[in-house]
Amino acid sequence: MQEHSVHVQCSECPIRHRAVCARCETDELSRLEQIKYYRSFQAGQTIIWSGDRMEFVGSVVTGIATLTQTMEDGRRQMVGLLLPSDFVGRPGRPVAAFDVTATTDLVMCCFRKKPFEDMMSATPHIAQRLLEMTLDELDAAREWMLLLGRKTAREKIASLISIIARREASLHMRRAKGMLSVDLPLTREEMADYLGLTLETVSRQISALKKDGVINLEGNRHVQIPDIDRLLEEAGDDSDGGMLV
Amino acid sequence: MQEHSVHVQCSECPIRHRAVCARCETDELSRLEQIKYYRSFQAGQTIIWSGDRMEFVGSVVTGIATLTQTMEDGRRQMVGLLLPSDFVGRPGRPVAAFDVTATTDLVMCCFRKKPFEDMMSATPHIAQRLLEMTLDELDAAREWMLLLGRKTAREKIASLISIIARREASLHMRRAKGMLSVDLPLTREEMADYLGLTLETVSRQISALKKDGVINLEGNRHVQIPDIDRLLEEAGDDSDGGMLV
DNA sequence: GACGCTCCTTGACCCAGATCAAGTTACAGG
DNA sequence: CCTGTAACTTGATCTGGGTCAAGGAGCGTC
Repeated sequence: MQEHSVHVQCSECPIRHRAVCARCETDELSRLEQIKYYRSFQAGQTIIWSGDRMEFVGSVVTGIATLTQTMEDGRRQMVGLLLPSDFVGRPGRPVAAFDVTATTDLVMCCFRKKPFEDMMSATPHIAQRLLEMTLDELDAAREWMLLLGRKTAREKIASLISIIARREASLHMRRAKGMLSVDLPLTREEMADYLGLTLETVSRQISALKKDGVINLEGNRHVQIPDIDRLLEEAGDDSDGGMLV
Repeated sequence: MQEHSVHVQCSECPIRHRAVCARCETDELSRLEQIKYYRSFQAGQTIIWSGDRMEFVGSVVTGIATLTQTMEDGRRQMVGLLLPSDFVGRPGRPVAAFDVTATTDLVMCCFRKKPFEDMMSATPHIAQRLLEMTLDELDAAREWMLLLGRKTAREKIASLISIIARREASLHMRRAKGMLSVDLPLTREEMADYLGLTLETVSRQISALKKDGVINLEGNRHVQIPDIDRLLEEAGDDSDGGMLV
């Protein structure tokens, strides 16, 4: 269960996405093919409300979704960012624990929960693969706890940008004239909700990082990173390890 | 895989602890018995350092352990609190992601990693049970992210006390003259590290909650809760749901 | 090209919680 | 019983980031 690929190529998905261990092969894949279907969501649309019955699991194919919690008085905290290939849903859980919202137009590849769970019982590798993915998410959540509890606003912004850069880089290595560049997929307010800040502070810290030459801005959303090590240093991460997300 | 008990009774453990699905019964249990062993740790002793090779998994039998991260400049954030019955370790991961420290004298029931993983492969229910537990931990971590990112110091303290009360209550329902009472298993500094505060702020907020009659203090560590609903209200939790940990 | 959006920036001021600095318990060991 | 030390409390002051407020920039629509 170690080094083989963990991505499956859906017959229709434009990208490979990880949902099932690839070693379990054709038989399993064909069964998955039979029960899968696609759903599209518009930017801003809520996919599931916290507490709602959730009758499917799936993974993001294109677009960005977020996991958020809201207190009665409106304070919001984003607790997860779902990029293409990320899995959504909790096998064995009837209801959703958090709001899931599409922040861009979004396509998901879904499996009805019951058949997926049946297949999970029949195919041990799936549970093991899901366990592995859930452990990754747990590590990421715990890294985020350090950020939320102990980092300064500037470090939080630098961390967010470097994490998005890392995720983007792993998908489609993109460099312009030797400079790493990233599109921020979130508004300032969404970044604030992710980082436990206000949107004004996010804006101010981004301006400060720009003034100090740590990043370049091209429009509001497009960031160039002249020196990734400098950015990581600003993020306060020890060495270059950690920070999975 | 749904409603059956998920606790196993070790032959020596004073309490039942959850590590394996009980439905998988005698055969599996006896195999587990063969590979399990016990380890004791003194209060303050570090069980594993982040990045260390980790050659066992296990669960807490008695005592309290914590999961923490530290930045180079010494800022610390606790990312998990391990009470009796909690599982430690990541099947499939060679190294520990966080420091694990015994905050009280501690006994753990351990399994060497290799045989445990072998058994996991051979017994599908184990992976499913671990997945379930990991999903619980992930939900708890995400609840904690809301606390760290958005709650006030007073709400954080109230949340921590109510969570510890809930955990204690589920183990050994303890009430003195109709009043719920809890021992805080952590120093003020450890609470601060858990809540993303300083120890001074923790102390001040505990004093404030006492002055306002939300809690009573008997010594430094023993807390009485005259009105659990009042406490939950102070914690800012919607209704009485959520907050697993 | 002017309107009406939503998103973003910047300034002025304020306050919750951090920091610095004394004390005060609580309790273990001699 | 005294003494030392770790844990805790409380006060005084400072400050990072929140709050309130006023624009600006980009962009789709008529």
